[in-house]
Amino acid sequence: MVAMPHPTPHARPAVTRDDVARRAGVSPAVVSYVVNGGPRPVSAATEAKVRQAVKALGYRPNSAARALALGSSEMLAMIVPDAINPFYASLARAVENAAAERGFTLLLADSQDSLRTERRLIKNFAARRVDGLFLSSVLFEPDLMDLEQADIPVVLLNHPADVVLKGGVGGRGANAVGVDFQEGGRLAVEHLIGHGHERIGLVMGGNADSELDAREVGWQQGIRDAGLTPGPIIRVPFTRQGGYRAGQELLARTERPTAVFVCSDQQSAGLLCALHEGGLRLPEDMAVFSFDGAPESEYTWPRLSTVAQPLKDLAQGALDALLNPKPGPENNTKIFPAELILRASCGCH
Amino acid sequence: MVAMPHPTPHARPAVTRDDVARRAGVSPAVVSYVVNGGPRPVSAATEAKVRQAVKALGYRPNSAARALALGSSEMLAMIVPDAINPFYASLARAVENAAAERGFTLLLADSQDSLRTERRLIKNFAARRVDGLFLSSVLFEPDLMDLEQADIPVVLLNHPADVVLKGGVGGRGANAVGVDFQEGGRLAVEHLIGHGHERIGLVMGGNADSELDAREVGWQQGIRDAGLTPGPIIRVPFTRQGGYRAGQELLARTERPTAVFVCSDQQSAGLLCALHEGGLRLPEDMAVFSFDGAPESEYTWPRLSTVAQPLKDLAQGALDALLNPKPGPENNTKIFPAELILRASCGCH
DNA sequence: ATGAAAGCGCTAACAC
DNA sequence: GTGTTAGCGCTTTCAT
Repeated sequence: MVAMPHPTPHARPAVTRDDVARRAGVSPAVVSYVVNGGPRPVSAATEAKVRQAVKALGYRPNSAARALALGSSEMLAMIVPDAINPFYASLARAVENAAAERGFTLLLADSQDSLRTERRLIKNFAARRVDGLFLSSVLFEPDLMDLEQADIPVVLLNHPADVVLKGGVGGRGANAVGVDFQEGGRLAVEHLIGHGHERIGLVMGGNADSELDAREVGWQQGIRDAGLTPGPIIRVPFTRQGGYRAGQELLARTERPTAVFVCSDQQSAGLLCALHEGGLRLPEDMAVFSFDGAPESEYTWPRLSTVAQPLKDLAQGALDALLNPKPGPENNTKIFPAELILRASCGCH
Repeated sequence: MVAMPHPTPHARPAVTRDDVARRAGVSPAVVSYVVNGGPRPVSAATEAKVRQAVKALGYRPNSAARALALGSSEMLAMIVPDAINPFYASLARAVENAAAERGFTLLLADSQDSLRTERRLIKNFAARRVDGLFLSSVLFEPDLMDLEQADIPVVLLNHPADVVLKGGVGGRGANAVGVDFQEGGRLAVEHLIGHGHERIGLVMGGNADSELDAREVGWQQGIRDAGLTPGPIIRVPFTRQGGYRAGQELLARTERPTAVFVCSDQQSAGLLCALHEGGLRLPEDMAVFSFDGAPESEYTWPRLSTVAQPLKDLAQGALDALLNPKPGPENNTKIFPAELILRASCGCH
């Protein structure tokens, strides 16, 4: 059981709208009109008086009261599976900026790759009546019940499953915004093949029984298209730690691939470390193509070539999907193209 | 000017406490008593009826209403200067977990190293009547006016200036929690000296006119204590990019130090990249001691030796300082010791 | 153009 | 043990 917070009633009582009204010699309603710029017009003289009283008293509207009256908290929420991952942190920043432009405060939360935490956060946000939620879920089929009950719109952000992006999730089908993982994977592999590689491995997250990640499909497709046979697949968690283990496994193999496509920049960081420790020269002994385009990919050694996700587009698209949902049931998915960033780890430069 | 959000009144009206009361055949107050576990006792039979109604209707209390009645939002806020920096992301996670244990929701915001954004966020949080704020400010003297006016307690988290930590900020002196930057710097330098280095440079953030960072003081102290003369000081932003530039500067020098103390892991990442590109062998040609203990420091090449900040202690200490402030004016600062993590970049292993 | 007043959903003091 | 009710501070309709 969780201890309840100890509400500290504020000693110095806050300045309320009525105080302002009194001081300005007008009615409380007028103060609202001035502060909100509507819905009724106010004479210039009155407005000036009010503004002055506001400033003199240091009045700031109580947003709990506003939320209660309005039925809207003017807050959007976002849940990411790992806020320490610079990619998600960057994505969150992009979304926050987009939201701020529209006057919304973004509540950022970190499910820490835990289903239980994700559930707790969703319940919490539902209770707080956020106006919408961006969800990068841990799960292929996240539990959206609480949100549906509270009638809170959701946008699935960057969901790895192609299935979901194409179908929709939950009863009424959530909106989804993502990037074309499959094409991104394909392009990366195609590029590696262009460097002359014929045996290309894959470092992937999750484990075999979960649904197919589109990046894996793209990897396979790129290889098949070139008439080659797929290299080894190594499944490790989407962490630096996981990537490190993948690197060790790669080193231990007898028939080592000459290149790998790694499905996240974090894994790549760990992988590079392991490969260096194994004495490999990079990219000569092993070329690496990464995925995400997180800021950390720019200053690794060697610098990572990576499939960059267009964060701004993603953020704008997600906000748009949340605020102006398309009526049709099928139109609710947006997929943006990924873009290759060519640096040293693949053999360029 | 910022566009106002378009409040979307929810089509499906939410289930309220009165609905539950009606359904359970009790009074609204009793529903509160059950849901909140008080303040008045309720018979077991009634409680069962209420719980059932709650479940049947899918009732969740409206926290805006609760906040209004209570005068407390049960939210704490935290502002970090750069949420993409894994160190701050880790710190935020530690704080979030500590807050969740006590029943608070943490609102995490990212000032993106911008004074204007920091101000906007503070105003926003003040308006939302958060119950407290953790602030890792961009500034040496952050503007706490709005918070004082709203009577919201603040804890300065990890403020770089020793001055502030010792003195207190703002009118009534904010609480501050941090780690002993000076001693951390001294220990790092001492360790490098133990490896035989006699010419040790410093990569520091900010520029000369800002107040002295305690890490710099510690670096100097360590060098002086050993009877050596300080190596070059390079001032670049606290970013990977900045570290990269520092590395380039180091490469360009004629009398290059044999070791550097770098004041953040992010800078170290960039620095390593530049040094590799310059053809240096690490740590043989240049030893590096870093600062922060962020997760990224573990998988760089070579792995970074670093001064780790005790995140859990910091988080617990900050929460404690916020929730149970000490009465005295001088007791409001807590400083935790830093700890060395020895890996390869300093010459160990 | 301005004022009065009815909620928004909840908490908790007060009555029974 | 349970019901009644007066706010919490704001938005907005309706009257003036």
